[in-house]
Amino acid sequence: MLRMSTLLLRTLREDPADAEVPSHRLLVRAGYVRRVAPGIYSWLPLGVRMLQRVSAVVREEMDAIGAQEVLFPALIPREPYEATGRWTEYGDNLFRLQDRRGNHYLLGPTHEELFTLMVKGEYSSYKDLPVMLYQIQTKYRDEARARAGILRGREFLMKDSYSFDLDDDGLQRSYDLHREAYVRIFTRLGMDYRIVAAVSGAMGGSASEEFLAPAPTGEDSFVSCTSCDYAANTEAVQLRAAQPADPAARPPMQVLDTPDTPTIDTLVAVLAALGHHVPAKGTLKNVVVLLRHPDGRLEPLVVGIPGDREVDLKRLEANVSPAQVLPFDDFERHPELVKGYIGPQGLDESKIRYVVDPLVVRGSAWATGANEPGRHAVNVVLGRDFEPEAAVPAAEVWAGDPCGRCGAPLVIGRGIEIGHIFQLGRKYADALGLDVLGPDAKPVRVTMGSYGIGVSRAIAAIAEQSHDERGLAWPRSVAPADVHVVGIGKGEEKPAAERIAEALAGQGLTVLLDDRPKVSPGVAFKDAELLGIPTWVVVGKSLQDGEVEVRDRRTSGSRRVPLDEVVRAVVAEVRG
RNA sequence: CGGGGCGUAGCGUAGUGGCUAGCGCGCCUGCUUUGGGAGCAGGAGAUCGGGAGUUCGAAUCUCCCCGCCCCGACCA
Repeated sequence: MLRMSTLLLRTLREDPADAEVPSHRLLVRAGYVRRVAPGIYSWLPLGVRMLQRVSAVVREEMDAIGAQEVLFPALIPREPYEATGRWTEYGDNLFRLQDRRGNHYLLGPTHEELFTLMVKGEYSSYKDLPVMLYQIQTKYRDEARARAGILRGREFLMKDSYSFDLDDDGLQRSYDLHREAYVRIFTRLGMDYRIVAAVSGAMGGSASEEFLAPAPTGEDSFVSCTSCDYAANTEAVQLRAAQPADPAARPPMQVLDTPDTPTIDTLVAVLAALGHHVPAKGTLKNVVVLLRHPDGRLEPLVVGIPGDREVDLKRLEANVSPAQVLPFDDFERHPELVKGYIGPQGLDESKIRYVVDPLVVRGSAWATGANEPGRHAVNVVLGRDFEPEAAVPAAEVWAGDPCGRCGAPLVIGRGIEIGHIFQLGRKYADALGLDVLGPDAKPVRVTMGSYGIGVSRAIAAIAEQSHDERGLAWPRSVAPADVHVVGIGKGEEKPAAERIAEALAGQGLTVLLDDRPKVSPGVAFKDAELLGIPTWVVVGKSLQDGEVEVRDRRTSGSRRVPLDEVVRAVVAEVRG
């Protein structure tokens, strides 16, 4: 039983000034967490109970698919991360430190390396596989901008697991097991969530899906189809593109004088005046960005997209990963890039790389820059007048764009990434030499999957989805207590509340009892609503009729129950 | 990295050169009150983010630093 008279809990009447999003505001106000430093939070007793309850659900479901729990240090020497290249690849997001002897360490952002090395160290036979390992552990990422309280912190609690298999079929089985376990976990946590296709990254190239909790405060945007069940992170969306055409069937390319047309709008107007009625979406906009490769090398990249769209930098970056995308403004050092008049034709003769968004298809004709100031070209045809190096999704995605699978309009929503499952393949096994001996006594390179759930973030995501203007309203499976008992009055009410609380605790329920002396009814009610325990029992003036009230936090419904039936009624409700 | 806003008690805030830095919440003591953030009385709690400067006098003006919050990062 949790007694509010002694519980380390102080609720705030007013919103903290630095909190913007609902989960941050309410978790602080209701006394679940306190900020220690940017992106770093302490958890008070009620918050800790929630971490434990969410962790317990995760553990049960991970154990149920045969995964084994281990625990690695958060403080890790540099060498394994050096071996996989992530010491540099992770960039500034890695917390690095040195010991007194000057040796380099990091605080683990994820633990692929150590899991791989553990399997390598302990196992050496195909008979040992498959194996799935997981841990629930504090992770560290030096976020450029920690924000939104618990949603994006620099320290957070995460379940990460890894599967080790002999072949692709085995990996697929491990992946599917995790996917099913995640479905059970998020369902049990009472969350609204979507499974969306994610970007697999440049090198892995295998399957990856994210579990997103729809919420207006989410940082990820995703599309879902209004007709079929396709859903994808915006970064990973495949749109239905136009049919390729025969490049030779187009009218010849023509270069026109188009002075003072630095933007798409001005270009469309000037072309119309010249008799070429090209809509904005028929122009080809060529955006220059700067790629920073993991080895630090910088390289300009030109991306062609339809002129009515903007470049979605996050989407582009996800599709050129592990390179980073930076703004490009060094036109002086690249005279071949004529600012405002860049065209793809002839660009391939310079050493500058050119790619297009998949919306730009073979045989399509475009109005675009002519690579000289004040001039544009029309009927510039892909496959005849220029040849991009690759198609890289980079254009922003719009609501109503056609689904890549069925062509129906897509809708766009925002969500919080609460889980990610990923077929890693052999990247880490290659880097760290993870082999087992096969039945033929020859070494077999192991293939891996990695799977994450943000435990602390899940609590914030649930708060985003489960609150109202009065406070939090937790699902039963994660609430810090099963029932909140309040006694109102100066007669028999409080002793009666105490007895009911004892009886409920005796039935195995976790009871939060408001036994604070001298709290007014208003305070007790406001706090109960703020804290968000799903069921509460009010022992008040109806006690003289031998009844108490049982209330539901979510529906605000209330019913009177005879004193001698309270325990049974509440137990039924909680277990129901 | 760029732009904007901000830093005064545990929380929310007032105070633009002049008396002992004010108020609300919370906290402590006493009395009253007990179905929707109670009332009265008395109290504790602040190096005004830090440093330097200007001034007879600085929370207030100047400079530097630190920190926080929000937005942005490409327009070809």
